[in-house]
Amino acid sequence: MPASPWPTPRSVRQASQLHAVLTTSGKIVHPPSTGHLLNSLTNCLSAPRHLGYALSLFDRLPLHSTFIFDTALRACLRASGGADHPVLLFRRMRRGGVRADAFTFHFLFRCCARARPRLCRMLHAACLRTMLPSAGTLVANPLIHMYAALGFTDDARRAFDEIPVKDAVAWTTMIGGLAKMGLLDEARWLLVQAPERNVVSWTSLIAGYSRAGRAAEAVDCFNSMLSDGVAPDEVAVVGVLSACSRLKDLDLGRSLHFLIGEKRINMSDNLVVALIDMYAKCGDIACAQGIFDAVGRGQKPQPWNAIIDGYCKLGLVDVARSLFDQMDTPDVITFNSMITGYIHSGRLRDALLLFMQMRRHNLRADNFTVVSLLTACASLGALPQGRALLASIEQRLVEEDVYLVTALVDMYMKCGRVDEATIVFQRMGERDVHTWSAMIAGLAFNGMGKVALEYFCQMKRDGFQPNSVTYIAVLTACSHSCLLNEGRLHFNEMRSLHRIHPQIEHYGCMVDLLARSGLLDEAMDLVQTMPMQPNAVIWGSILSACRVHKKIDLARHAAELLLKLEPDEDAVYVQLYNIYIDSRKWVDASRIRMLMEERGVKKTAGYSSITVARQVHKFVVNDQSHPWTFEIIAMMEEIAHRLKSVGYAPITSKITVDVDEEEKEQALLAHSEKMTIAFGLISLPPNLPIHIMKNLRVCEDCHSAIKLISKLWKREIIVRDRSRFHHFRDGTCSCNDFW
DNA sequence: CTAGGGTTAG
Repeated sequence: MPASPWPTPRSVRQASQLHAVLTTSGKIVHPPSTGHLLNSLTNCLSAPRHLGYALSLFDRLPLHSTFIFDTALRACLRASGGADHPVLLFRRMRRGGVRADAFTFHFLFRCCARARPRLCRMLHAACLRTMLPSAGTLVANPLIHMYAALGFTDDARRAFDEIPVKDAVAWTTMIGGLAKMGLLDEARWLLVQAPERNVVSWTSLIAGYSRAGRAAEAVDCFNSMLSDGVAPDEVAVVGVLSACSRLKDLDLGRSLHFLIGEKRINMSDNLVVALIDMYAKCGDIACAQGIFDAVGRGQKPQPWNAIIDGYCKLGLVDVARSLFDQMDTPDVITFNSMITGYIHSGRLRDALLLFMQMRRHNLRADNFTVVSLLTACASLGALPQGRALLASIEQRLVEEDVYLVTALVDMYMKCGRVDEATIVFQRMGERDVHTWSAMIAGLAFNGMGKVALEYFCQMKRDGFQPNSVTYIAVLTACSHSCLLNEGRLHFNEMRSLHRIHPQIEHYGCMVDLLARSGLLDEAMDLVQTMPMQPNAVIWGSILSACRVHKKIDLARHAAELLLKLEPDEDAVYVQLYNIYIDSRKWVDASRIRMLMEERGVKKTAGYSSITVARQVHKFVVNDQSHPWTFEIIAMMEEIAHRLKSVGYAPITSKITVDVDEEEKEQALLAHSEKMTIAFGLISLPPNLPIHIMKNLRVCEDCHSAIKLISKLWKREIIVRDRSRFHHFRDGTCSCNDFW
């Protein structure tokens, strides 16, 4: 090609100016000028939005040589505009009889690294048919990359092995592909075999270990690299910093920070982000703030995001918010971090307000936003709002992914919709260990322990390795459904088969299961042999079981320890008080009362709440403050009447106040959960389940009464209290105990 | 003209 008489544009804007000059001077019809324009425009492309312009220039050219096609393909690659245009270009090339060369396939394979597998294989076949020497690194390296990106590591490996003379990039591409797939041992082995170990190979391995949660090995890798004499660069340091923040190793982080100065590594934005993130996650927020103040307050949102997320993770959302308010151009990540921060601090209203504010910044919610909000809906039991979010998936505003669908399963489960959660789960394409765990946990706390265990079996049959979270779900299933033998089996298997060390949560489930089954001695043996100090959950399980199984001495012991851990927890005093009353130890009981008064512990009032038309209604016992009190009382009378007509006798035996039987019945009827359900019955459409929340445990009488209400009114009723999830339907409850 | 990393979610 002859040297162009025109200047070379360095931006899209300059290219379009040259375009205008060419058009007005009539030179646009001159193919070499247009070719020059297309070529230099291609060098300026970095986002899909100008790809159409480049391709329109291509269409204007009368003659399409191999070089021009290759340039158009290069434009597609630079603009990262997907695989559709490249494939069309390739078809036109073949129809026009234009010969493809090595560059053609080089660009095609790179464009198609995220395309459908069938298409990729067809392109590979087309390449083989051209009789080009396809094992040269110019073609083979992108081919390895494409197969590795698809997850077809065997095909990638075959392409790699067929290269007669491999260059450094071939080795690095192969090692990087294996590392990205999580095949870290293979990647490491290849690195050892490679003629040259460069920074790029080491970095992909470091990042691979870090992503796989093997952060210690990532750091080892970094050290091996240094002792191998390979100088770290900015990218390598970013990788090892992220491993460091996972390890929460502040000393290591500081030494890496020092290394950056020592080796004069360029302080890029990414490095600033990684440093701020590392200091924040390692617990030195002051240092993170220092770096941010020194270099992070530029125009770019990334360093702001890192420090804002750091404050959110510490629970200091208001500090995070004040930084947020100082920003000029927050991006989606800023909003997501702030929204998640609010949600984790229970400030759902603030989260929602920010979500609505996103529109004003012309930002669209993405998967992260939707997942966070789904989690909020799950913890609120806000099914209608959760469904509204689902609509955003159906309208293709966000792409379905594993996180999203798992959050959806979790949301349905926490709202008591086991059937809908199951449908979502069955329909989803990709599952991982979190999805299975969410499903098993959901079935467990909806009282379907047996089904949960069936899912656990299927999970293992499908080849998924359960992790410690999965086992918390499995053991919860056993304890909530009193599956003693299964619980023992899985507790043993998690150690022997999967080499997972039980954490306090696992012991908690086992102690609960044994205690509920009346095996309090065995439960206590477990408590004494476990390698950590028992926490309040464990003593709580023991104490509750003592009431049912009438073990006063053990109850006293458990309560004593529990009160050391949580001296202000009124429920403990009440529990022990009730145990003494049950066994007619009046003196001991009154001592507890005195103790509470001495220590100034007040019994927190029980309350229940329900969300109707996006408004939360809260009731305490005998509540008269609601504007609909009149209707509610009428409905409660109706409930009392209907319960009585089917022979229901209120369970008054647990009431220890010295009043007559009728007063006891009256008191029970005025319990907040019954009032809330009465309000739900009159205010919610009949097809909706009644979903209420309670801050304390549901009492025995309410539990039995609600069972009957669900049958008499043919309504699903879901009650979440502080430790159980009760799903009432047609006279039964998913949770057949209430202590 | 090729290869590696990164703040937000279940």
